[in-house]
Amino acid sequence: MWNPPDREVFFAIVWKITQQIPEGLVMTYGQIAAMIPPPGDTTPDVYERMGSRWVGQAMNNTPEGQGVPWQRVINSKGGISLLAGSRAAEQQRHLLHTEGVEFNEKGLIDFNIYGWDGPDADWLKANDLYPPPSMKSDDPQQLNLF
DNA sequence: CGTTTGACTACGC
DNA sequence: CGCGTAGCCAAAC
Repeated sequence: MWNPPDREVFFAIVWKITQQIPEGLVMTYGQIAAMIPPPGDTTPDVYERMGSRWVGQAMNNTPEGQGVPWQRVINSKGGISLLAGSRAAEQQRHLLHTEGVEFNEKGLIDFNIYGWDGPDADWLKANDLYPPPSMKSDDPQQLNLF
């Protein structure tokens, strides 16, 4: 599959960001990609379209045993991108559930409740990263309880 | 070797 | 709201 320039370096940054995601919250591939400056000679417009897929590759190559909460990275729709019904997809859903992240009736995660808008400004500055765009909806979430 | 295949997303119908 | 497509390339087949 396609890879970003400096594959290993890019992956390491993705994993580092992923480790910042608090338990019980989630970020999207696109958000993480938006935080990382375009690597190598990648132009911003190409990066905007390819970044999220590269983040997906980083997740696919997540090193085990290093505490990278890969399950907290989901797609822009709020769903799991792994093949539906696969062992890995079920594990991701299970891990998120044990963290308290719940799926709505459409099988999607509500960003207004579980979405994380990134690390604080100091951390971003220290790591030369940009703040990610928020995935939270502008209009207030309607409470459908009762 | 030539083909297929992706942990994605924005955009146009 | 659903579906197709571009973007763009290293590996596995």
